[in-house]
Amino acid sequence: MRWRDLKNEDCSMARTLSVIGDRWTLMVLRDCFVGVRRFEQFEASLGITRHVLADRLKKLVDEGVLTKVPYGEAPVREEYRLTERGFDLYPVMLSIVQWGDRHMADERGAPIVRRHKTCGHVVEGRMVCSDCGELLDARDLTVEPGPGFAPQPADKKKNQAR
Amino acid sequence: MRWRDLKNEDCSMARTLSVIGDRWTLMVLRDCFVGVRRFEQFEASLGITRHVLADRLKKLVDEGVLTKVPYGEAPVREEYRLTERGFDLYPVMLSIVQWGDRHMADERGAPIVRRHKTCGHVVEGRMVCSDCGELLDARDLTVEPGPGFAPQPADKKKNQAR
DNA sequence: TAAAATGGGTTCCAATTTGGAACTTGTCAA
DNA sequence: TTGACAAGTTCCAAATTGGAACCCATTTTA
Repeated sequence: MRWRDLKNEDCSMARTLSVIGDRWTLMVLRDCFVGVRRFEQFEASLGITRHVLADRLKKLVDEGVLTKVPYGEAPVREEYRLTERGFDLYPVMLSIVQWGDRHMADERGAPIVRRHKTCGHVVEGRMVCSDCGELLDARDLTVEPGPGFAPQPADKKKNQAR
Repeated sequence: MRWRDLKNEDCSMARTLSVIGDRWTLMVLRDCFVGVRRFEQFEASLGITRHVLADRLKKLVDEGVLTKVPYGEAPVREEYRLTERGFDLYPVMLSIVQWGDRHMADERGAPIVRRHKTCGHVVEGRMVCSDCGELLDARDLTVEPGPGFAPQPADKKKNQAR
């Protein structure tokens, strides 16, 4: 199976990874969340090859995660901004960063911390249950088919290969 | 810059992606979280090439995300299990799946839903503030240097290239 | 007025990574 | 004694990435 066929799987993880699971894509999005918007800024910040950057930005625009917004006057240029769909990736970003803070930092601790304007404290994000509000533990969750569950039709696998 | 140099960046996102930001790695971990443990099961479930799978599993073991546990008697074989460090990736998995449920599902909805044993309901995970408990919004957070913040020494970039 | 800079790309080629399939190794069951 | 299993390796071709140079339409700068 080729990697890009992930988008056709009946799995939200696979489908999401077909959008953000590329080398560099999440790093581009990290930059977006700290305010980077222009091609050359991304290039300088990431040290990424220009044509790979162009490819990733285009893909994110195609997927509706970023939009191109015109700026400047005489030579009209365009910059990249998160859409609402892109903004919704924040929990993904935050949970990745927090894992790194906990497991990849040196003995001094996290290189960057986050302060919550609302309460004024340096905080972490916690995953809690939308119903009872308790801290979620993978061991307390069971999975079951949802409304979009599709028992594979006999010949579906073949069609996916397209 | 080459992609594997990400592990040397002073950024928890970059460091974490050097472990899980590979093509296929998060799909391998998805399988781990639903109980897949053996080489051939991963292969069948993912449709991934055997030597890429072997490479990813080895890397995850090297990074302490999975461990090899012996099983079986006469021909002793080994299976792969999540370590505590691996288990801590659950919020990452869940937030990725939830983005897919919201943005990549067809009109019918999520293919899979999760039920919280503790409260009995079909639930979602919500990112809330560890201090005040409010739902976290990226717009309400500011970043600042943390204890592990390192202002780049003049010649650091060169050394990183190693 | 000519030359250089700016921003956002493309194009080209070499080096790495994947994808696909076949081969290996140790042990047991038929 | 031949096959089957599980978990890998090895080999080669195809696709992706890294590095560097080139393009193009303005706008400064010399």
